[in-house]
Amino acid sequence: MLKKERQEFILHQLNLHNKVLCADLSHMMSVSDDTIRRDLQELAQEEKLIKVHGGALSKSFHTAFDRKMVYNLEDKHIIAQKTAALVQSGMYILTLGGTSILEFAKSLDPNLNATFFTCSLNAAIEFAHNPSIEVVMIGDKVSKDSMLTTGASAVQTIESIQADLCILGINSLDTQFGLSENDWEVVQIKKAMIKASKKTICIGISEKLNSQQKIKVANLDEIDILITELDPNDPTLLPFKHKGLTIY
Amino acid sequence: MLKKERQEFILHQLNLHNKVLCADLSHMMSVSDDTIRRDLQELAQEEKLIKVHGGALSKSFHTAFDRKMVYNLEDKHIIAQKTAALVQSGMYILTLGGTSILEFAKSLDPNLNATFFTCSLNAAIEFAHNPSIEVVMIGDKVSKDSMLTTGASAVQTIESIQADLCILGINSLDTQFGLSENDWEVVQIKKAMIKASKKTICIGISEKLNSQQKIKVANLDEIDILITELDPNDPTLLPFKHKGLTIY
DNA sequence: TTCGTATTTGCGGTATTTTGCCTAATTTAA
DNA sequence: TTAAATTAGGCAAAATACCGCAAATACGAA
Repeated sequence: MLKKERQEFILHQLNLHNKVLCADLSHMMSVSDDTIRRDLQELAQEEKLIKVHGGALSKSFHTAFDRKMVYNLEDKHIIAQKTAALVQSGMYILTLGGTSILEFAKSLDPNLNATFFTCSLNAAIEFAHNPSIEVVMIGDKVSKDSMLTTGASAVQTIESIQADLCILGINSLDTQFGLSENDWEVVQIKKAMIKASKKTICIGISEKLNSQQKIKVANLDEIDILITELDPNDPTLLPFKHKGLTIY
Repeated sequence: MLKKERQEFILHQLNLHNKVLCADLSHMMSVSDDTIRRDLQELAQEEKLIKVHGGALSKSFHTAFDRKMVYNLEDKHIIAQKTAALVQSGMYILTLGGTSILEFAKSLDPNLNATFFTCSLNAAIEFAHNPSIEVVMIGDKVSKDSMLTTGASAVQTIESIQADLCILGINSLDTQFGLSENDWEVVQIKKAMIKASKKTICIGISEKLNSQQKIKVANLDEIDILITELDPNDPTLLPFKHKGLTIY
């Protein structure tokens, strides 16, 4: 059997079953594991598949996501970097979705051994791209506006977790009214997450500061750290610093 | 034997077998390897075939990969249509991921009032695009290979549901071994889903029929309906029909 | 036919590719 | 943690490809 034939066969199997194992392929085609491994390596370099320990995965699930236009991508990148620096190995972290969070997920060290619990479908997918991160999706009814799972069951699940960190995207943050949000279901989730974590971090671009929405999620004193794209000494952030928040 | 004759013969062999080996040809026509190699080189320059180390491949064979992808997409569209026709308003449906399922999700009537329970992050997002469908994400640890939530908690959640329908993508289906799969965790989920549903539908392209994988998910008698891109009367499906499956 | 020219073919020697095996290092699972 | 599986890198054998050359062959014109 010619090398190219073998490689075509591998790709075909991959399309059929989404996942192939070295051992299976070598057995099917009566060649050594080494040969298969070299084939997979080549195909991976040509970006025809994704090589993983023991075999390979179809690319379809892992690249099908067209990255949408994100506004303020530069700013969100800065935020992501600052936030990523606070995450340590072994941590249990509660989080939701939002573009800042997704950007943060992409910025994480590929060797970070942390466990992320999330209600956001998109965040779960993004975190799962990191090979060493463990992702737990918190289940419940999917809220279509936000692509979050919300409801009593999700809240209950969150209550059963003792996390080190809770990282929330800011919708609106105000020195007086605190963290607020418009969707009642989402508010319940965020409240539960804050309660279940030792520390709460709010991240978001500074535009979202000093604005209010209908429903309060938390008072300022329930939030420990605030991360924006601004320099920590920027005057915009001074009121929040005075209220006791740590600024990064 | 003339050069032209030889080259005709080579192309003929290529049409018959989709591949030729240098060594075989030189032996068959009693000429040196070099001569054959030069022939193949010429024919490759005329784009009549694809030269590879050790021989050559038919051009149609090589392009078959791209074409197959398109064909498969069409096939999956057919499958999606047939499957969508079986879903009725008010139903509770358990399902997972896979490309056929995603295609099915896109084909659903925007006015369909059904509730989908799923362990697949991608499927949840796809179903959620439909305005009138209610989506429940079943939570647990995210398995990165398949982008599915798997584990005891997910199984437990599924057990607490009484669904009308369970729609599973076929990984491998065989008249003897039944429905099989390679990932142990995913098998547990599928088993639970089948048990929790009144009816089980398996969907997938016919290529996946008559193949086996490592772990059995279900015997054929646990499956009610089989949907492929083929006509229900296609002889390929006859053995399954005889085993009592309803074919669409 | 016969000759001269162009093409084709086979061969020897040398690269290059492919493959399997080996060992050490890494990763995974229990 | 240990034990098993998987991987990486080096190596050697076999097969295949490439190069140049000389002999053989085909072909057209005289």
